[in-house]
Amino acid sequence: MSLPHAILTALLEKPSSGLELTRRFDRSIGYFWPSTHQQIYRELGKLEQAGHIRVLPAARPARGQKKEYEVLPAGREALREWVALAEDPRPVRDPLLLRMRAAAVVGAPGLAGELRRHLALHREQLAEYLEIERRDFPPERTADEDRLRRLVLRGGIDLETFWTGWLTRAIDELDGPGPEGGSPDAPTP
Amino acid sequence: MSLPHAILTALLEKPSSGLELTRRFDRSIGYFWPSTHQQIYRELGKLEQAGHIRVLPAARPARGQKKEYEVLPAGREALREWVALAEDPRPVRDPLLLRMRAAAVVGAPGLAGELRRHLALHREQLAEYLEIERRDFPPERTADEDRLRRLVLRGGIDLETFWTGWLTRAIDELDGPGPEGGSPDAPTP
DNA sequence: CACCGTTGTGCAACTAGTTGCACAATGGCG
DNA sequence: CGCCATTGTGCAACTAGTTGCACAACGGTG
Repeated sequence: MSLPHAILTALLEKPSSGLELTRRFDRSIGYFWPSTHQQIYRELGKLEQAGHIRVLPAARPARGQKKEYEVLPAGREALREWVALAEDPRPVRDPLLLRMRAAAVVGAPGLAGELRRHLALHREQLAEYLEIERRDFPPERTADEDRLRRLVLRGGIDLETFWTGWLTRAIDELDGPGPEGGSPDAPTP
Repeated sequence: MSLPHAILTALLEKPSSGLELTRRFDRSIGYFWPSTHQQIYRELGKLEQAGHIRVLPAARPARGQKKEYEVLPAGREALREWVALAEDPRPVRDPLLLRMRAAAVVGAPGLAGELRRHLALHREQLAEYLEIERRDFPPERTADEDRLRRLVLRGGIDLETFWTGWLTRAIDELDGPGPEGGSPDAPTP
């Protein structure tokens, strides 16, 4: 039940059309709740149906024609209620860790390479977050409502820092001592 | 496409029935790929259909009667192929970060409490992982095939360490300086 | 003007995970 | 013996996310 609330948040920050929303997702909310345009359009329909948002009167409704949405009081209220809810962290679900577990059983040629590839990706993401921090949250100003947004960004940064750290250590250990990849099926000759 | 491979891995470690598998998931593979018994039974059916696993002859097939599965060579091969695949990390999808973002817009009464609740949960999980490390991976022995399993566990530990660290700092900042919760709708009087 | 790339909206089918429930076999207990 | 908790298997319906595609409007270019 997160996507509709992600959309409400984005629309409250700025009324937008479906495509604008999609683009903005790609470089803000989408970092921790990614979504395709198809999904967004579908959800916009449902939100309008539910009376949580409406099309801005300025825009005329025609296929292939821009439709700007804005949040209605009911939508704001729904979002507020959702924020107040207690919700447990969703369980981790990570294929890479799973594959390492499988590699322990059936052998792991090339696993170190895959880890390096992931490391590069996470480093990239980390750099992107740091750039955003530099640009949007310079050390001096700590405007009050920005504090939460800043914390969220910090979360992203810390998360990528965890990954780069762990991957680095894992790679070190894998192609450092002993047989490469730890494969029981292909021990070092 | 991860669940079937998670199951193959578990079955290679030890042939099991559906329910045994479910239980073992809860305290090993399930930490990073949780799954319900319904899902597991369904997947076991598909894997058998595909010729990747089979029912051990010892067990007789009757409703309400235990069925032990073992992995066939084809299944082992399929798992090996999957391990060798390159697969990008799946995008983060975290409702808590999303809610903080929403809180920046509609106000956040009680958010700090929710963060504390999450902190407690993550501390618990961390303790569980550390206990497993203490029990299964004492510092001296580093048996070769265990290296990967140990790294995976390390991943879990580091991940929970990230969460507890970030949450602690977030809580500090939230109810430390300035108005509580950073709510724009309910500024401190 | 005809073509084509871009912007914009959207449907349909599929995949994977969740929730709720049904029901058979077994073994212990009153 | 009849009841019931436990172990064990499984179906059905639902929810959310993914993939593939269709098609309208607009603006520029040959």
